[in-house]
Amino acid sequence: MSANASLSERRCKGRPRAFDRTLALRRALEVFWRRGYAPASVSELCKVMEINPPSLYATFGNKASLFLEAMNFYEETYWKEPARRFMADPDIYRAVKNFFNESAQILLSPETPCGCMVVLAAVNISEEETEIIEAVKALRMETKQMFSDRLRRAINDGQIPPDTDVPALSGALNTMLEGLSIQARDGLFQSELKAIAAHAARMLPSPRP
Amino acid sequence: MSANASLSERRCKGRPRAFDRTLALRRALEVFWRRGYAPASVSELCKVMEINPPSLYATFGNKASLFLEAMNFYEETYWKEPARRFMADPDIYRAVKNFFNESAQILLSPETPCGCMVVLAAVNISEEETEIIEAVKALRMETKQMFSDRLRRAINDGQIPPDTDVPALSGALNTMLEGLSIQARDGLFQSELKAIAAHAARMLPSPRP
DNA sequence: TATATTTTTTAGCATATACTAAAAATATAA
DNA sequence: TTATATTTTTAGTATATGCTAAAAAATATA
Repeated sequence: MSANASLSERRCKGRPRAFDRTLALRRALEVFWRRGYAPASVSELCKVMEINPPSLYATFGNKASLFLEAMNFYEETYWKEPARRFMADPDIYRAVKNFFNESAQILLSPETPCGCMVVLAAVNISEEETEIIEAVKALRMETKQMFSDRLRRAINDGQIPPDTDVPALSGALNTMLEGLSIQARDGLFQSELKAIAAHAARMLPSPRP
Repeated sequence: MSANASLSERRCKGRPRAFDRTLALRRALEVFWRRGYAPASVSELCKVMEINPPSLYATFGNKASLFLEAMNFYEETYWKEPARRFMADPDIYRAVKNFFNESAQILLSPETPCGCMVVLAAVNISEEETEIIEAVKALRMETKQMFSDRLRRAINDGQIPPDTDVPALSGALNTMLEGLSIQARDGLFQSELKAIAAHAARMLPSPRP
């Protein structure tokens, strides 16, 4: 139809794909984000992606692999940069404060005001979907590890006491971050969510004199 | 069969119920708690309750009303007393510390180590189930209100500054509490969960001199 | 033009789900 | 004993879900 070939996909033999793969993935992402994995039916996904089931399965494998690809897309698009800034900021207090403020913004972004996909989309999923369960859990653990790494550096930099309980504190920051997703789902305003998120930094040890 | 008549239900005409209503409700509660509302199929519920679908529907109405009744049972059984103690403790710091410690214990109780039913069971539910969505949300709001009420009393008692941002702080405590459910689902040990939960009290303003 | 290759469209399949009609079973009341 | 009321058992129904076979359509290459 139109010249929508992605750069990395050379035109080849056979009937050309009639839809933009990346755009379709982005639309699938929105459905999974808003509704969660299980309630996002293949039928609804197809409607939103404007393709038929056989195209979905030929292009993305199945519902589960489509979800996994959408989730990676989500991470890259929304969280990569905030996480990079968090690790780059030399001041731990400012880093935490800014990261949680940005997080509140993402969780209640106007297009998709529905919390974090990694936290919420695979809750109450069938126990058989082990691949998805493991994948979202791994991403959550990555975030916790990020907090942990950053706190250890803060200890090395003399910004927080060396006897800080890093596993507990990084776990607590992670708990706040994940809890914010539920608040977002419960319909808080972004101003309220930011005021709450600001309290995360209060769990850090008080600055050394 | 056996004398299992609940005290409040007088024996009447007709074939007597062959199962204990309260026991069946408790078993349904466990299924909803562990698996969530949607993945808990009527078929599985019936198996665990040891009854057939018609008995379930005659006794509890339908899946949704069974869930609502189970959730109220859950609240009464697990959270009523901790909440009462939280409100009764005259010291806000100790109240928060104890409440979050008890919460960690409930969320990872040996029988059902799967977070809070009110927080998790109705995530990713079909949007048509408005009654359930509203009910779980209302219960979450009640907890937040409890935090709010207790903090205002702490202000009146001169335990925390009068300019404390009560909505934000109660929201932050609520966020920690709800976030703990996700940690519980991710398989933390109770010792880890308690160490994390202890950080909630750090968000309170420092005690007045 | 003819052939090979890939995608799209159409029309479904098998399974699981929430729920129920109908009849058999078991109690009380007359 | 007979009639009435309630529950249980059996055997389903209608619908939605994830997924797919088969044929038609659209491109590149020989």
